[in-house]
Amino acid sequence: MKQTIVMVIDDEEQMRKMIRAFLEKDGYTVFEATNGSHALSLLNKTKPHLLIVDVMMPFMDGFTFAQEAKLLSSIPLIFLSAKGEEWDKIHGLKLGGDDYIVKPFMPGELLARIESVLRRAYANKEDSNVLTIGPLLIDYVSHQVKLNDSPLSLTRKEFGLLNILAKNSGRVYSREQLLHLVWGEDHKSSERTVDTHIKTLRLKMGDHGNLIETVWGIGYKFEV
Amino acid sequence: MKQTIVMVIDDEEQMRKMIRAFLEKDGYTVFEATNGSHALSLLNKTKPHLLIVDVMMPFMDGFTFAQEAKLLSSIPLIFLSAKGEEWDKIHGLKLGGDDYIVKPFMPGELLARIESVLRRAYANKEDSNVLTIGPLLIDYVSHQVKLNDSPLSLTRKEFGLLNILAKNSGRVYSREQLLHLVWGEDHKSSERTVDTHIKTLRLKMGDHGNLIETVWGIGYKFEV
DNA sequence: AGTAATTGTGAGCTTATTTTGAAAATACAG
DNA sequence: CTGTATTTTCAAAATAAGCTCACAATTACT
Repeated sequence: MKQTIVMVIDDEEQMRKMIRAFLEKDGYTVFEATNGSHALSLLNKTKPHLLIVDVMMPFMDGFTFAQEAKLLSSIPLIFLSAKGEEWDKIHGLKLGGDDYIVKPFMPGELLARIESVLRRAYANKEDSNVLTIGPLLIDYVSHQVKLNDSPLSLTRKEFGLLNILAKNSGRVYSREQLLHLVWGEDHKSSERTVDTHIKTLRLKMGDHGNLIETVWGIGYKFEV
Repeated sequence: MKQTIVMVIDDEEQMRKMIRAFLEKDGYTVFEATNGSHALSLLNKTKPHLLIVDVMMPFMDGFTFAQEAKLLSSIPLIFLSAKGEEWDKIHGLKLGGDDYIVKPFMPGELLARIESVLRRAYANKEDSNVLTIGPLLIDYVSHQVKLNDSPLSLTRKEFGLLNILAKNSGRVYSREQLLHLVWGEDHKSSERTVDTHIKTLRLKMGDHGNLIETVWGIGYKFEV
């Protein structure tokens, strides 16, 4: 996830600020709302990926807000409450809350639950097994490589080689290192073999073959 | 969901019995396992919709089990633990647990969390009795497969193989993984066996046999 | 138990990939 | 510019992986 947007809805300023601090330290973008109706009106503008809602709020309580919000969107939602009573937990989860945190909580718990909820909610949309770098896209799950959306058909060694180089783009690897990493500890192949695979890789990458650069006297590197 | 199956994995008999009692009263079907490896071997046979796993167990702890289980399936999982420490929570949620309950808990909380997790996990899936992908239709209830509306008569292993591949279309599986998933943990068959079944599958699928692709050096995948 | 259907195996065959070595091309240093 | 070191290229040879098939073993059905 590039830039995850979280909306915090709580009437207590101190709590909002605290959560904002935790989240921003971890790279999230945070919007605040002081009450439910304010939050509802912001939904469309800010398009958050996650809502964190205090249960106890004046005017519109967290549960009512959750009901409304679920009608408008399918944004995942975490309840926040000082009341640890069981009834609230059940009520919250049944209304479509995706998780429930009892105040006071530790920063780590908040972050872990946020991650967990986001992972679940965006599980199918998010390609967590994909590496994109420049025009290149490497999908480990389907074992496919795409260059500007057109698929490249690579053999195993080619795939491994490109993978190492692209994953650590900018870093130079000697042929020996590449043999070690792609072929294995006990490789017995000559360094010429690497050259040949680099050649076919460049060939298959066509115009973009120059993404793999030769570092004279040292080895190869991937550079965007 | 017709009949929801829950597998409870805990070494303490008392805890298992208690959870079983709660759940059965609410209409769930419950299987028990006393340890992680036992549970893993039961997964294929019992096909639970949800796993409830104690973190502290002899031989294979809950986290290790969760890791293994997530490789084999996407069954949602709730951790159960007496240890309320933050580290455990984070660890559990990061390993793909869908929720976390601290013992002792109240029956109502357990049920609410179970419902919540199940609702999330099976929210987007349709009736979940039928899988359609490309020209293929797999009906789990009648154990029937149709290709462009004309029925395919598949044997059990063929069905299992096609099912895994189609359900996770795009994903490459090694022969070993397929043996593991379709034949079971304790398979003793050679990898050639997979080849043979793939062959007959392709044969039966006629023109669409190429839906199952060979990924050279890796295994097979289903690709539309 | 007897029969049919399904599943498993291994060996030969086919095909794709990998390796190699030597010649040609290129880069660098002085 | 020249000589040397390094890289690139190529096609043939070696290797590895996949496919097929006939038949053996197992399982399911009556």
